[in-house]
Amino acid sequence: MKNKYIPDDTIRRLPVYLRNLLNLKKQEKKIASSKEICFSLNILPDQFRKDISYFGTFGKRGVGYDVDKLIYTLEKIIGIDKKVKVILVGVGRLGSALIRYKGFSALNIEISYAFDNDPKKIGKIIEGIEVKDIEKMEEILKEEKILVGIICVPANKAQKVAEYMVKSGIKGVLNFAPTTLNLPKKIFVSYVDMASELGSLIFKLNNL
Amino acid sequence: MKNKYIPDDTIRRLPVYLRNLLNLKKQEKKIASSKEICFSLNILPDQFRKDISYFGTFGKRGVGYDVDKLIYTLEKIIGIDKKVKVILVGVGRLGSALIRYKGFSALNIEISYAFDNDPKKIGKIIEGIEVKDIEKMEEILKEEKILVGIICVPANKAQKVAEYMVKSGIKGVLNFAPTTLNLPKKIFVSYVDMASELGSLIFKLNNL
DNA sequence: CCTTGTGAAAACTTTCACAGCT
DNA sequence: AGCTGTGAAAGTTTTCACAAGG
Repeated sequence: MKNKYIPDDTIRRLPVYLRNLLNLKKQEKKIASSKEICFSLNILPDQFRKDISYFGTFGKRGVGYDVDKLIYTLEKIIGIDKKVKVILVGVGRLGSALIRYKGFSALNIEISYAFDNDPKKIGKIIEGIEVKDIEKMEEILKEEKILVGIICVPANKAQKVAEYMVKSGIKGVLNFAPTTLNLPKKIFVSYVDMASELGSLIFKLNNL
Repeated sequence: MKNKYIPDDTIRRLPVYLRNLLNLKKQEKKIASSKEICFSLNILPDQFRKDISYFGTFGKRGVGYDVDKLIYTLEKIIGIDKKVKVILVGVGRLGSALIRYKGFSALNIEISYAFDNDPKKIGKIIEGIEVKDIEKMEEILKEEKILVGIICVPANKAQKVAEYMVKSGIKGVLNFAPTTLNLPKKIFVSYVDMASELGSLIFKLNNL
């Protein structure tokens, strides 16, 4: 089950399953079938069972899945069973909004450091985090091992910031800037491309 | 070429190609090959040619593509050759950041109305847009035909807001709330799920 | 000799369907 | 009887490879 090839779409569904399971737990559900886990997610129960089967067998035939156990299992699989610290660069409007975004903490993810190069922003406290000079990144990451960085700078500065992150020890980048990054291929890069998303939606509206 | 089945991933690449072509145009490039169009995008030229071939033939063999013409073609295909107006609901930190987000205007997309139900926010002007009472949505959309809505409210309110949007005439929804929406299937829904994206990235870091 | 456009092959993902356990 | 786990089939997307045109 480990080292087997895992489809990218499977990976992207894991946090979605987890979020729904946390909801089920809040509703005091102890046992849930694949059908219940997928209810309202627009994912077939078969897909969930296939997805989870890449990692082992966690259900009971004829019964379903233990909600608490599956939550723990998914957190463990994703790697968020303990708090995960990340950094953010670019404390503009979007960056500030992300620092305070509750969706991250629900998945045990915390933005621990925020950086900018604008003297007007450096030193400001946002949601309990002091905005630091971007020049200090490498030094800070030498002290504390953090592997993930979020980029919220304008598109024309994103590549340079990304390279500096990699130089500072970052291994995974979530890029909100509307541009493609070119980094060593051992570095994982994900994109949140809000304008393209909206563009695709408009296309579908017009054509499908 | 029309009515042929078009892969979803093709659709999601169209705005990316367009953005790169706009960059090439800014660099005064008149003709570009598929290789140049894909340079630094991490997309193979073959993929671009296949993608664009769903819509017709726009290049010259042995030469390449006329940059201006291809920009116009892509804008036309996506449906953003004229300004597209959209609405946004939920003027919290993320919603406010989106109202001011430059990435949308680069694709000819404009957030024309912003709504909230919080009396403290209603009436505020953000980037030249007055925040309106959400109750006014249906009335406003009766006057002006707008097809796309952006949801930036908390997860537990997203479904209700989405249903109200559909009732008001919205046909496509971009959902930033970390929850799945259940709407009539003629309605197009896209998701920007920032926390899941970060979760998937952390998974890859730990496992691949 | 360069680059496009496109069938065909390869690769990948989802859905099916059913054996197996409770 | 009910639900999981999983090979096999179906469906989809990407990559290949090459004919055709500048």
